[in-house]
Amino acid sequence: MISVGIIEDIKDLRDPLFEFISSRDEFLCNIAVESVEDFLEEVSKSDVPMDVILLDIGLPGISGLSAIKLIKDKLPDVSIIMLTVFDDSDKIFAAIQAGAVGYLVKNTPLDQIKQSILDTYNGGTSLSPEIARKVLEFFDKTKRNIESPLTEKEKQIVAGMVDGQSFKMIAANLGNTLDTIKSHAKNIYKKLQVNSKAEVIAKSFRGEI
Amino acid sequence: MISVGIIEDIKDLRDPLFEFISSRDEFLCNIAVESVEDFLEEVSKSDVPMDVILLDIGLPGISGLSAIKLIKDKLPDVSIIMLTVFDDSDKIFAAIQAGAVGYLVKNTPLDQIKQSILDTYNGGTSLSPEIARKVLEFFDKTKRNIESPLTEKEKQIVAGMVDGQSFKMIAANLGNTLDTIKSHAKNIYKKLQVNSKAEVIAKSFRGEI
DNA sequence: AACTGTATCCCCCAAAGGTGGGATTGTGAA
DNA sequence: TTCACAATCCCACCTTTGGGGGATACAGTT
Repeated sequence: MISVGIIEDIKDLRDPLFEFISSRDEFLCNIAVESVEDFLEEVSKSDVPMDVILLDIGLPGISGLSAIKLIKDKLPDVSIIMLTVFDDSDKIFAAIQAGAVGYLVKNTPLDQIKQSILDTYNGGTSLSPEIARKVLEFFDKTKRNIESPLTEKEKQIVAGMVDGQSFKMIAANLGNTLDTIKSHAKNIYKKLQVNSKAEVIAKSFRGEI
Repeated sequence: MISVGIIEDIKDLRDPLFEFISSRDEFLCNIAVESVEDFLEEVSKSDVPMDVILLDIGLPGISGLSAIKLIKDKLPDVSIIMLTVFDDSDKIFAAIQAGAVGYLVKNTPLDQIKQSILDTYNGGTSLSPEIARKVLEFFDKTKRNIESPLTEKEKQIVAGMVDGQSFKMIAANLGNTLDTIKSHAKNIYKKLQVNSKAEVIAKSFRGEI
């Protein structure tokens, strides 16, 4: 019997999933909650077994992405399958890196969801060709030049950010004024479509720059 | 037009493949040889284009496995698909690590081979669930769990930081005031011996938390 | 009972970061 | 030759962070 957990904020998706999984002899759905917070609370107070978790990638509050670490911290042996609305390969790849082992688009037929849970429980995983390729490219050090929209100068500044340096320090290291670095930072944010240093650092570590 | 190369020692497999690929408008089979040695010689003397290579994993002489490095050395941008007789996951995983992006069992229908070449050329890849899982386990940081000095609450706040959220957003998501989050952040910084959000994010991505 | 740590909040202030302009110079492509 | 863009700086304004206090409450340890 495979213990399955569901974390999905939309009731209209969560309930049918719960019904379906509960109705099957091979599955047991111990937990079906709307947030990561609720999930962590549930597993904390009662010592429920947990084999596979279906986790919405785009939850409000603690996002599904950051939840992976939190969950695996508590349940290191659980297999996490992400639920996504669209086939957002960047987010899915980030989830894979964080420790998820698969993903399902939300309108997947119930029968195939069943199969995915079984596959996952039996040590397999199902990835789309694009995601799998991204994962493989991560391995292939020979071809790690993802063409970045950033200029050399901008890359140097990003490197400083990733180092944990303040703009003042970066300016000093590169021999520029603070305003120059701030100006470059503005351009970097625009190019990467973010609006904080923190997001740039995160993107960089995910290999998205 | 996709340039395809074939390296396969068994004539009865190589010739039909060559026929099939040559007969298709979208493909061009420049090279169909029986050994890695022959292949390297061919590409050295003439400057043929090469997009995708079908490479037998169990060749006599230079094995397909060790050939991957040699080929990628000469043609860094080529995509290599391994041809195998059996579904030998250890060998395939080794090939993936060496830089191959996919594999095909030799009795695969020609039509599916066509599709795999197209997928591969378009930046995809097709892996079996077992292989994919093996690859994922290779970089699951959560499995090597470093004991963190942080409390549950603090970890949640770190997760928010890594998500690129401001303290204000984290406070809203966790149902606290801004000051509470700031207070926790101070403690986190003290424990981790850092003094900025940026450093916490970097540490987290390095798996140091 | 005293102590330690966690979680929750409050205040203040200074430093750092983000946003909106604007200016100049140079380079290389249309 | 325009035009775009990179790199350099400047100013002003506002928000966010970081550090320094402190308070209360509750848990578990010694």
